[in-house]
Amino acid sequence: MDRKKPIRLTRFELEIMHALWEIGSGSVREIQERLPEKRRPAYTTVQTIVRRLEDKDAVRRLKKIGNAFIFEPVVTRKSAHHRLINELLESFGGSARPLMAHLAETGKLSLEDLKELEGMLAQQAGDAPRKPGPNQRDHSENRSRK
Amino acid sequence: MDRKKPIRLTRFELEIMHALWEIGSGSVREIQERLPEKRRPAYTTVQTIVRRLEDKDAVRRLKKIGNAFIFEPVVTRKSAHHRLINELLESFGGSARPLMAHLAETGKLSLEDLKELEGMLAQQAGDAPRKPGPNQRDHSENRSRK
DNA sequence: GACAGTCTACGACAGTCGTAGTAGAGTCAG
DNA sequence: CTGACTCTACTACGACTGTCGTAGACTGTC
Repeated sequence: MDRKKPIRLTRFELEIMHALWEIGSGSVREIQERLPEKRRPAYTTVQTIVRRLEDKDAVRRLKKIGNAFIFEPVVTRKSAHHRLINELLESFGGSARPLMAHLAETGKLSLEDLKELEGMLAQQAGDAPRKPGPNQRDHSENRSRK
Repeated sequence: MDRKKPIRLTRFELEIMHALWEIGSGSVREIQERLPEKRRPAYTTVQTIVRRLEDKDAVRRLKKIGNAFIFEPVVTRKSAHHRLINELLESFGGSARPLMAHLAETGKLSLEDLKELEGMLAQQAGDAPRKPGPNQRDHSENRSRK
């Protein structure tokens, strides 16, 4: 079934997906109208991208209304983000540290954010009785091998 | 002077840069040999990428040894990473939260990491004595704004 | 100085991306 | 039914990417 598809979205495809994730499902027209007014591409451009997204199995036709197709995302926002983040991490050696440091430096990260994260981690440790050894963080890129 | 050049590196170019950052400077041959054995491209492929990096002003010829050029990075690892991260952040609305959440979920982030980050943030707050109200996170305009 | 080996300069090529135009099918108000 | 509109399907195209091959310049060694 459901083969391993390392669906890779380009920047623009991602923008289209964002629009679609936001509205849940919609026609090409609706998608286009959700794009920021500045830099809004021609209708047919959006159409082309949607078609390519279909080819990549990132969206699918849900139904037809009038003579227009209504599309819905197949890929979830979450999984798309995961892929992006993992690629980024790979880019600098799999460690999250430089990334975090950057966020902290540029003020994208507040103390509150950190507190909350800590909460999440603590909870996770509870949920997953996974015997967190003192230096346990290299269980990373296991599966997800394409 | 040094114009605003939003140097954009592709995935593979980035790999070359990583090799170069690691060795500081080196010839095409040396760069190629630093690439992971699996998936190591032909010499001329590396050469082509290096040439393109030159065109983009991401590397430059430092000197010549024998008949080979020695290249060195112009773009720093840090600035390249910053760019990548910023692009990623843009992709999901500029907020670091989803990113953090992902890292926490996938175990890429340890409590220790968080502690350390907190330390950094606290220190920063100290540098900028700005009465941290409960909702204060707009202290972004530190230097390093290009 | 002649050779073998190493590099560089250039060119090529197919695949992907962003961008969009055109032709023709489908739909809806009269 | 018919004309005006809207959509879809298809095609195009130039820039960018990953991948190399070839020709000729350079270098170091007998």
